[in-house]
Amino acid sequence: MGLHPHSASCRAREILDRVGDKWSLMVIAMLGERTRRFTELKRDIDGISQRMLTVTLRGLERDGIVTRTVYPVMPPRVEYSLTPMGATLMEAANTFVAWAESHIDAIDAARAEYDSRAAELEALKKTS
Amino acid sequence: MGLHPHSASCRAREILDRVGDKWSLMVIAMLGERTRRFTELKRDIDGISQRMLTVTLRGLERDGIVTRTVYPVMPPRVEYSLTPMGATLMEAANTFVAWAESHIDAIDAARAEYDSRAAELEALKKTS
DNA sequence: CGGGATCCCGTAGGATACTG
DNA sequence: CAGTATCCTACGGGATCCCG
Repeated sequence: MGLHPHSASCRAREILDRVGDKWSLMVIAMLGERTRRFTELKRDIDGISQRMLTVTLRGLERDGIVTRTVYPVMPPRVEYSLTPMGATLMEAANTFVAWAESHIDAIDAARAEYDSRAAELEALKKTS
Repeated sequence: MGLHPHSASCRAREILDRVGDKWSLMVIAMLGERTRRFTELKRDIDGISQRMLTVTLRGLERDGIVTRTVYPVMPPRVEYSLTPMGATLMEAANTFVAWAESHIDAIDAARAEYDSRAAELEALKKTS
């Protein structure tokens, strides 16, 4: 199985759409360490808004990746954690993150070279 | 290494932003099979526009994931293929795709249960 | 054939205010 | 504390036309 064109895109894309958005992986990473409360996540995930944290958590909960536990007290206390499936997703994501970390330098280099080459071509156009 | 919150998101997110968009993985999958020409990709990737194919290929080329080879003939002939780094990226992506394929049923089930439960709660509100 | 240049729209997602 | 409800904008991405 794997990334052959017609299975890869069709269903796997849905999953990528869920987990590949701006915040999901970050939330999963935080919950991979330990169970956390809403405000705790909001504080520790730099730049996320209440709205997006809620939306992200709801989506992950709906897909069975995180659990939401409400304690009926005042003030409210809600805890989030990874499901077993969520934990396996995190491991799968780790493979990708590892790839990214070990190739980030090569990518930066490729970008720099591409950009300088593009700038060169731009300079040539003015000469002609 | 891996998906711990503060290394994972910061740089790995950039990579995810490149490869997690609507078309990149699909293009990589196609080029993973073999070298292809622009029009060939456009024909085989269902629903992609010229513009997005161009934009996607440029981005992947810039990051050193695909190579672009121009043959100076009329009519023009341009071939795209994966770089060695692109090939390793495809393998890393395969891990994720494999996860998605083996959990898609569980996710569908989780969604169905979540939705029916939500509908139930909705019904209760009308009673009260 | 393989694009570049424009125009245009839907939506992801930020800011802010309110609530049980 | 843990959300929900609105409003609003930036931008991803489609459609279309043109060009070497």
